[in-house]
Amino acid sequence: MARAATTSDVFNAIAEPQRRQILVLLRAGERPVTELAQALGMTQPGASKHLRVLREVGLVRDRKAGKQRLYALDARKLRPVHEWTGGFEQFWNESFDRLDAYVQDLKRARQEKRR
Amino acid sequence: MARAATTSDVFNAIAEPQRRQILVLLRAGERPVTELAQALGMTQPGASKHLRVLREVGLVRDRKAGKQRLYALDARKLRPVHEWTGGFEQFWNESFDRLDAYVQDLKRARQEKRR
DNA sequence: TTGACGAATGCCGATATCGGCATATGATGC
DNA sequence: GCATCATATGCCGATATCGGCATTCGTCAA
Repeated sequence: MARAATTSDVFNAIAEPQRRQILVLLRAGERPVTELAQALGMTQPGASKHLRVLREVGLVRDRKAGKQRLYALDARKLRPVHEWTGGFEQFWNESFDRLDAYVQDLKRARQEKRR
Repeated sequence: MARAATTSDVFNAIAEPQRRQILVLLRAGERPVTELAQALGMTQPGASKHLRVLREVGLVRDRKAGKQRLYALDARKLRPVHEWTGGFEQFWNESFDRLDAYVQDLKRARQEKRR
């Protein structure tokens, strides 16, 4: 098996720097493909492909507007990522991290002896 | 060019479900490789490889302890991810999202006319 | 219908990924 | 030294990725 498919996995979808850039741009509102491509210095097919990935994981929506197709941000799927990383917030302070690890090690050593 | 290297990129490092699991396990404190491998139902070489990636991006530290090598969480590099996703917090409420897009579209239409 | 424009798709090449297996490296104790 | 346990590394195969290019599809206007 190789790497998990980027589709249907938000973590993978935002692993690509260009795709993150697209999401950032879309915070300012709907944008057509060409405008995104130009803003990020990439080709139109390139932008379309990244947008497809983002659409398939539900991070963007698209709607037809005449000849154009406007892409809009749908950030709800970003929330789980925010919450997952938030679960590590208490470990960001390194000294606390070290302390916690130390405490846990004591606990484990005690359990080991008990068996 | 192919996908950006997972090394030196935290977003890519946590794109792998098994690596995320490892980080979760390490919240409880230091663990040797074998214990992680067993807990996640993967082979020892498999665990070692994932740990290498996590070490190279700075998400875990290791220290020798006799025959064992204990891996510990270093969650500081997770903070940028948390903050990046947090930048989309105001868009999680979908109705607000739609409203904002609408407002931005009006702005753009006005600017377009002005040129 | 034809032409022009915007966007999506298909194919390709180079490369990276992940898992599995065997093997090497490292540290400990006898 | 030698055996043993813990871990790392190397090689492989199957597959997915990303960028580029050409092409197709879709919509609008004359």
